[in-house]
Amino acid sequence: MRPASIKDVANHAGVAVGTVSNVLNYPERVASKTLDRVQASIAELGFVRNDVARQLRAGHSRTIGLIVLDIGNPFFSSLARAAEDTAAEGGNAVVLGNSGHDAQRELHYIDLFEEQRVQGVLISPVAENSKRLAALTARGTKVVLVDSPSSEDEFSSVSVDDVSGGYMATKHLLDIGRRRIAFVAGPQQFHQVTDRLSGAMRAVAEVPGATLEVLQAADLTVLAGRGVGDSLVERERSLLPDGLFCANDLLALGVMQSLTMLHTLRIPQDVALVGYDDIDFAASAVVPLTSVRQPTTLIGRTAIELLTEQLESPDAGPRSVVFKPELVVRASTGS
Amino acid sequence: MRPASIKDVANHAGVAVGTVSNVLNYPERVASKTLDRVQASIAELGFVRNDVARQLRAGHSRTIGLIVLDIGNPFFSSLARAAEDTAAEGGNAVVLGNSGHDAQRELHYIDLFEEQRVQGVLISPVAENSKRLAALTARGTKVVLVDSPSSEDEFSSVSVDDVSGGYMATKHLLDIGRRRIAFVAGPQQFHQVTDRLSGAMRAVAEVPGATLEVLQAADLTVLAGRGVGDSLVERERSLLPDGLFCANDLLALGVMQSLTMLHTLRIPQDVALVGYDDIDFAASAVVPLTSVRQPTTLIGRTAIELLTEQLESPDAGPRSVVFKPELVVRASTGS
DNA sequence: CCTCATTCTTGAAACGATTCATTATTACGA
DNA sequence: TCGTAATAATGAATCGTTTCAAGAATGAGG
Repeated sequence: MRPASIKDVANHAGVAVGTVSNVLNYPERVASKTLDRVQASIAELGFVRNDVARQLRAGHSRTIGLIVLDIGNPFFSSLARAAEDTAAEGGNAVVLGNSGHDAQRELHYIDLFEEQRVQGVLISPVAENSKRLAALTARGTKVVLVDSPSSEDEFSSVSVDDVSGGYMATKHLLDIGRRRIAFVAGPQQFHQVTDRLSGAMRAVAEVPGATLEVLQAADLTVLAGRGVGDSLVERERSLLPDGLFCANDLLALGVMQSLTMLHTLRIPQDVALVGYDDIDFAASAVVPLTSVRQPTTLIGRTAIELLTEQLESPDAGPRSVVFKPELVVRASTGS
Repeated sequence: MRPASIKDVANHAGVAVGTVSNVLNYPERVASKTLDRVQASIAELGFVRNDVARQLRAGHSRTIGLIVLDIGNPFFSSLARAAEDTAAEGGNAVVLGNSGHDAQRELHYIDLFEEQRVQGVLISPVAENSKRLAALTARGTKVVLVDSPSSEDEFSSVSVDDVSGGYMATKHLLDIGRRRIAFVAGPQQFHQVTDRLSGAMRAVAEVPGATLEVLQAADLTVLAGRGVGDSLVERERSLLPDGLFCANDLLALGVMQSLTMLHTLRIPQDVALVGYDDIDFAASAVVPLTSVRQPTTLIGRTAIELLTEQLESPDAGPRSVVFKPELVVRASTGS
């Protein structure tokens, strides 16, 4: 059966549709006797306001789109939760899209969100696709880049200084005496990967005699990390790095899984290990993992706030917030 | 600037609105010359179809609501991803709501989704709130319970046999010779907790001399698990359980974190540990965790399929799918 | 009982798309 | 050239709200 409309309620209560609308939106304008009667009708008919029609009339929705690279990564699920909580405070809902690092799917979600006329889009972009995003903003949908700086300050953005994070992680390895450093990289098109790498390079350059090797992982996942670990175990001992910095915690946990499973290399004695993100599970790993912590909750909250800011004062230019990461030392670097 | 509407396109191309609509929906009905002209106008004006208006006319949306208990829990994020992927195959989008085990927030999302006229709602309910959900279905919004059986077969549901999972986990502890079993429970109102407990009780009852103690955790999180672990460490040795079954992996990892941090109790020698869910991180824990695996991807996919089923044949009754869990043995029970 | 001010209520217009009965155009054979 | 059939294009009606100018009802004061 078709759900009850405002018209049905009006008929049932013997008033005009405008009155029912007032009951819903401006109850103080309605005489209390009428109010009661209309509310009784609403209850009796089980009327639920059709938000689609409301949105059409209002010209905008109460939803915000969020596109993340990998919702299975605790970094993003934590971020998503924070964004959702913050949005809920303002009466908005968050629609989640998972691009899975796939530019095609990312585009698909951007299209979808634009058709749905979301208030704005928070996006952790696969690769900077400014043209599509610029078109979005040009048509009135606000955009905030998350975990990704805006190259030309074209959009508002919330990010963490990955270069400095990479520097901190590598400096720490050097500080505890490691000299043969290896960086476990994910695909090079991820700026998170290249930024962290360039931080690592800077740290290594400061210490004479230190070397940096780059190991390529196919992906930023536990599984890909295990692959890298397996290949390390097969190496001749003298060719092994003694300090390993992984582009994220999932990779680090994978590497750790592989090294400890085969019991040939000890962490941190043979290889010291540093991850990135400090996900909850880093602390309870086989060997508790030293990691670079990112303020996920703060990132999510700030992203929504920047969006709200843009909605409230559309003329203000884009604003970028950059957080500093923080090194958390644990047993994997021999605390 | 107001985004271009179908009317603007029609004016620009010198055709009627109906023709533009045909270009969008039935291009084969339009003469190729007109088609080109309209498409050129669409491109030039940057027209993007307003899905809100389309939905209003169509009477239904292309979105599905998903309400989970805790998106930070990998069990749910994995489930969400599977649901999203499956929905995308059918051209639908998933809107995510995180209730955080809060009945109030759950209700809020149900209301929101009903107002948005989602096609259906997948929900992992905080506590069975059948009345509200029944009202939903009565008004045409389909409901599928996820990770929760429907008590009266009132709704379609996808669940995993938690009683049998609890039995398997506990039986395994008994099989390796443990007799003083403890179950680390979360809040008792979660049926997942009570079902797993009753499975544990059944297993213990089968073995003469075995005992079962219930330890209460405040929450199903790593942090709460750590609290339980801390209190265990303080106990007199003779009063300690030798087999610990935790209501989920997060709790188990928390307990593990606490026990191994203080180095007073060894896993599995002093205490064997079993978790539940087999999240990705269970395998890479301090001591790789024995756990009961749930087929998250399958659950998510099936939930969407059950929903689709209901949408396509509205008269068919609700259908319930129950999956069997699977024990994955690792070092925490001394493989 | 009338007037005027105040408080409520009304109902048509608008939001932007889709639908479909109607009308216009084209193509073709006679 | 005309008639007919097939193909295209039209535009009003519709979906369920909100808005707002205008009208109706009420109440106070004289």
